[in-house]
Amino acid sequence: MSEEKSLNFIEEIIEEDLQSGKYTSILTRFPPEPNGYLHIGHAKSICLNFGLTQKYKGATNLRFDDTNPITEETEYVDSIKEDIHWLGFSWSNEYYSSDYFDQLYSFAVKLINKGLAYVDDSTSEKIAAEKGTPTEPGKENEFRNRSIEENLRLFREMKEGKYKDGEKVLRAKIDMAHINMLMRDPIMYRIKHAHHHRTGDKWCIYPLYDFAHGQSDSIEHITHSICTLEFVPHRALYDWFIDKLEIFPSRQYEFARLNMTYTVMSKRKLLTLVNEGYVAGWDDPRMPTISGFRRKGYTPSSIRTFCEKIGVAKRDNLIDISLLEFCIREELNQTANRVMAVLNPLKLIIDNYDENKTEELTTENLPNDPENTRTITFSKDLWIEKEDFMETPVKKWFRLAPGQMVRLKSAYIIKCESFKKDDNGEVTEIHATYLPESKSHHDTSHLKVKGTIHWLNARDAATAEVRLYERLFKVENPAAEEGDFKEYINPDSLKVIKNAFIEPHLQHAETGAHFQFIRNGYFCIDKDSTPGKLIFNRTVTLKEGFKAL
RNA sequence: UGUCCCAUAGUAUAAGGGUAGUACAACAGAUUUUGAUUCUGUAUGUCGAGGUUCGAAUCCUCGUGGGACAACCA
Repeated sequence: MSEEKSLNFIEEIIEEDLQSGKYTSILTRFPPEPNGYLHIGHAKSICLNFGLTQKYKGATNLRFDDTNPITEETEYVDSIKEDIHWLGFSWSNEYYSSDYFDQLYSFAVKLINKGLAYVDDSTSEKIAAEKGTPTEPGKENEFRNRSIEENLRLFREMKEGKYKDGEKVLRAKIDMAHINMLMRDPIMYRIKHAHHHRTGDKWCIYPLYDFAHGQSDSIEHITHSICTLEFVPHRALYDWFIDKLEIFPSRQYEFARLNMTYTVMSKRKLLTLVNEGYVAGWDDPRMPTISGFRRKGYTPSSIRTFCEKIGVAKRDNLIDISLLEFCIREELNQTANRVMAVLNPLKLIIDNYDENKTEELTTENLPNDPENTRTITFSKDLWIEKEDFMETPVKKWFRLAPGQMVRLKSAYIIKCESFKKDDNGEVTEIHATYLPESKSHHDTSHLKVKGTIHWLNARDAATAEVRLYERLFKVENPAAEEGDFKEYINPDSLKVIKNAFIEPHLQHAETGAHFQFIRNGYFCIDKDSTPGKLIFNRTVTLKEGFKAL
């Protein structure tokens, strides 16, 4: 309690409600529509809704907003539940808006009886035309003043399947001239002869969002119904239905959704990326989906930390993806075992090392824990990274170059004596000599070298496929660019290295395990791995402090 | 053109009438058997104009800028 942490505006509202005695505990809900996979923006909402009821006394329901049978599927329901659990949250109740279809139907009848709803036979085009524009009022039509009895009969017949899709709708009778277009007799029910993933063929009329969401909140006695800014204009309607129905007064509060640089967040666009094959699926590590980040190697806590750091407010935002990257690096730096992997191999031969000798060396798994070690092997034939040799070094080059010395991590200091090139001028082989007295932990050479590079014993290194991911888009904010967002997709967002070299013991590591490939970044084992073929995904690069070019 | 929402370093987010702070990013230096980590430091900000006040990022007015709203989507 000593540390005063500032509250976001929703926490302030909740503390007021608790202090005033309006509520003694709070109830929130996370209300996804099961028509796609959850993304990092949903993670923000999940952390907010569940975080609030962890912080204050309360509970959070998971409610699937499944009022549109056309787009919703069970596959999505399952993935959503998995993602929420993975993030580390548990819901008190699992509900579906479709659980309330009977009750919603009787709510509608109640409004008809109060003279506050009517059946409209108009086409959708006519209804749209009569709605007016933001600056011009709408027009009332001939169906608006049907008798209560007729409305009751017609609505019942709609439910009974007497009419075809689009033939009739049920509308709230509010005010066709209202300044808020959503209040111009909004549609409550439409006819859809479609199979619903939960209610099957029981219904052929389905409520729209505005006549389902607030009512569902109210039925569950949600105290704080938190949603994103685009629903601000809906709040008037939300309150109107609650008022006229005389039901529990849930209240809606709106915050700004998350946007992140170099990606898109709209479900429609993410679906396009999946359907048109720009990525391999919803859980492709390039996707900003929760399952994508999971597969890429992000941890639940890193995502929660991120959501904590970005804050909650009402202004539109575009969060720098480097903040997310910071969160995962910060965690993995503490927890991921260091190993050596050579992604772009170059042969290194130690000319003065015994041809028949294989030496065992000790190296640490975590830099801050010198006791925690493993054994690696060293021989005359090694692999190093192509990038660690430069024939004509640039200024401040600390790595290998003709005549230059470096330390091989946890092994010896070596000096580059010569190198070979092929016909294309590609360097193919480096020859070096080592200093026996410079062995790590037993160094009596008193030599100081600027650079340390990683390496692998070519005689026992294993191979693996390594997938390097870059940002999915070339521009910071694809959604704000002109034209089709697909034009801004980064064509080099995935680079596959088929035959990288890794330490042999990694072959026994488990799917999902996290490692730092020293000087290369953080990697995890992809689920596509098979016993004979390991696949690593790059979670994130290391922070790059030196740019050679 | 109407209504609503919003405006603080590059990006986010605090300060709720009394010292403009924090994080990420950037840059510089130190340390380093990862050019990582760690440490130290630097630069950059209250959209504008009026008003209220001893005092305004904060309250008021008017501008300006950005966003949302005319789906039988959510």
